[in-house]
Amino acid sequence: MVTPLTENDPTAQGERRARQRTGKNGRLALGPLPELVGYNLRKAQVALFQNFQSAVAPHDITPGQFGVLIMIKENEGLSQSDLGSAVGIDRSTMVAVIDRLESRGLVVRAPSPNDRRSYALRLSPEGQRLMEELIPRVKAHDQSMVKDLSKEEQAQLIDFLRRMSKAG
Amino acid sequence: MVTPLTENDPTAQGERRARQRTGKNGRLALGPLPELVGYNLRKAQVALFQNFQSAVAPHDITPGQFGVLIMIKENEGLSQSDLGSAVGIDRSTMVAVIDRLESRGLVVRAPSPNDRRSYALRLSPEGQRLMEELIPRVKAHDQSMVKDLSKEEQAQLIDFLRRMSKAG
DNA sequence: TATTGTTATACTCTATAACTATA
DNA sequence: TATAGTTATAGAGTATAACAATA
Repeated sequence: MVTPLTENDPTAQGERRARQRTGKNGRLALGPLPELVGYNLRKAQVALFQNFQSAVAPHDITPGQFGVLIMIKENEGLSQSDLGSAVGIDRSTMVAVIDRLESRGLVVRAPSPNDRRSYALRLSPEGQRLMEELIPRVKAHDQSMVKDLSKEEQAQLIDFLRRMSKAG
Repeated sequence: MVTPLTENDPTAQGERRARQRTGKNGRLALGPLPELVGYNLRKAQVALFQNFQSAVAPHDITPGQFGVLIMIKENEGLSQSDLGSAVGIDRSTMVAVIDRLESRGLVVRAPSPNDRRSYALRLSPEGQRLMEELIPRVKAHDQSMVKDLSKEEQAQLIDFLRRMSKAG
């Protein structure tokens, strides 16, 4: 990804342009954005996403895929539709998501014992091994994102975020 | 209603899972996800995104487009490349973003006075009118997302998120 | 009739590589 | 040589509508 919002432009041209607009520090004006919770939420998530990628390298797993794998691990035998409802995506979208994980050998589409329309999803042995390696790494990554916050502040942050989700 | 998947699973694991899921609504087990900052961040952002959409309806503007429009408004005459760097997307991606906003009559690609390779972006009169209507709405929407937090907690939340972005 | 997985289709967001005009 | 905008291309993610098999 490209440089984020408040990065300096080190070129002479960039400095000239920036000076014309901001008069001083070579950054673009952001208007009301920095005061918005949504803007800061977005920036934190971009930072988290990038850090996640390097934390789970070289496994090429996204946070979304990790969530899907966790749900399958924790709810072995669930159907694609139920999984989709749980993670908030349509069942038609889930098809390609599982296609990818299955073609990588991480997830198995087993026949459902009581409903011949649906699959019983489960992790393959390789998927299980991967998750055993990934879960501690993801936890460590998550901690590293809030390493500058005290334990109390970390708990507060999660509490605030949960209250936001409810308020939505 | 879906049949509980672990209904006849005799193992301790299965029973634990079933108990976690067998509330009134059949919720699935989430494993370590609820303790992760990243998971709660993601959920808060999904809630915010949906609320944003209804807050700016019927204008069909996304948070990302709003950010681009703010940057153009606050830094009139900037180029597509500088804008891309500012919001963190590649200049090739920015082409279609501006195409859309231009075709909707919100943004103008004016010739740059000192560099014939680049455009000087600015809001059209219609874009200016839209932003005058949108900015108060977006601020109100943003406030509504944290309405259950005290002013002090809101300030703490933004502070925590900023410290996370730096830590990335 | 309703649901599950699927396909067809479409749109957004994202990137890299290569092209052109210009610097 | 380097940069700005563009195009071609690719892939992920998202959705709706319709279909066959099954409930």
